Amino acid sequence: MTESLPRPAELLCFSVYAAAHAMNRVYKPLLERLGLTYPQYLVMLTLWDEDGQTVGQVSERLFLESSTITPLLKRLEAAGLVTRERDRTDERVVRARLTEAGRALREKALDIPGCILGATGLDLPAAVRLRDEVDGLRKSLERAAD
Amino acid sequence: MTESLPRPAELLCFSVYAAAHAMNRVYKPLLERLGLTYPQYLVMLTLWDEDGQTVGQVSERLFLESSTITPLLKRLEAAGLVTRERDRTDERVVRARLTEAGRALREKALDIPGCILGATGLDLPAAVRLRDEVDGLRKSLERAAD
DNA sequence: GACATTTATATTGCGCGATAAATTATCGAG
DNA sequence: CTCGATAATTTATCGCGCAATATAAATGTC
Repeated sequence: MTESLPRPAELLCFSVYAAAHAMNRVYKPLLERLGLTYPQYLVMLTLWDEDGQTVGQVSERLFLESSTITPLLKRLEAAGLVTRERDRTDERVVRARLTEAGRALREKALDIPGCILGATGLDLPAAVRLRDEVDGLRKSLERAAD
Repeated sequence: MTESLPRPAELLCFSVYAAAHAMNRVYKPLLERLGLTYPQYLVMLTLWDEDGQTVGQVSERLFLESSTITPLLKRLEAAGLVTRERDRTDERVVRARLTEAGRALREKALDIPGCILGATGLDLPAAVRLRDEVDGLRKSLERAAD
């Protein structure tokens, strides 16, 4: 007998994978005006929330390895949006700071969350609820990955 | 006054983005045994479901551009899992067919969906419900992206 | 029927993201 | 001071994803 395997469309993992792409496609034209990619936008949001964070803090907040964040920050540095310098009191640590241009860019980003919410077709409470549910999924997966 | 921007963790888009990564990390060790990446696994699932599909059909099912699928299929061809040949009756079209090794690999993949479901911490009905919800999100986003 | 235009399909060219593994450098405990 | 732990970078890989492009078929035009 032949045991069955699901089609991609039947899988939860695939719906998440496909939704992430769809999200990216909605973001793309919005972020192009800022000269940012989506991961770069996430880094900027992180720094707009709290400037001067270390590489480790940024990677922790975004659930990515520091070896992913370093090149991201370098591109943002090359774009003139952040600077990277070693912490004086602990020379192991590198802190990312917004430049004037980096702070200024914030204004141009203010309307993006509203645009995205509109694109989701959800009202705010529904979006928050779904976010928390997907976040719970991530937490379970992270526990399982260890 | 300073208008506010959310932290990444507050955003639905970020929960989806992070969940996709977490999913990938759970899949990775399982798929390594098959010598596949996650997108390659999706292509194989598609062909296991229906062999001999065209590049266009595969891309449509996975919501990706054909320019993403072509190199994916080439890698699977290089791995000896599929063949690619032009349709005789319509020379624009390329069809992907499983090799014997490609069909055989299916057996080794049978237990993966169960492993993943386990890692989600959800029971089947809950997983299906969440899948449909995330799928609805994707649909809304696709409508908005046009 | 021949030629041009539009439509459908797939491939090429390019850059970014993501990670693992190895390296460098610094800190803190004893 | 030494050694283990911590932090970030470098290295090395490489796959993905798409825009732009090329090719083939279908359709329209005279």
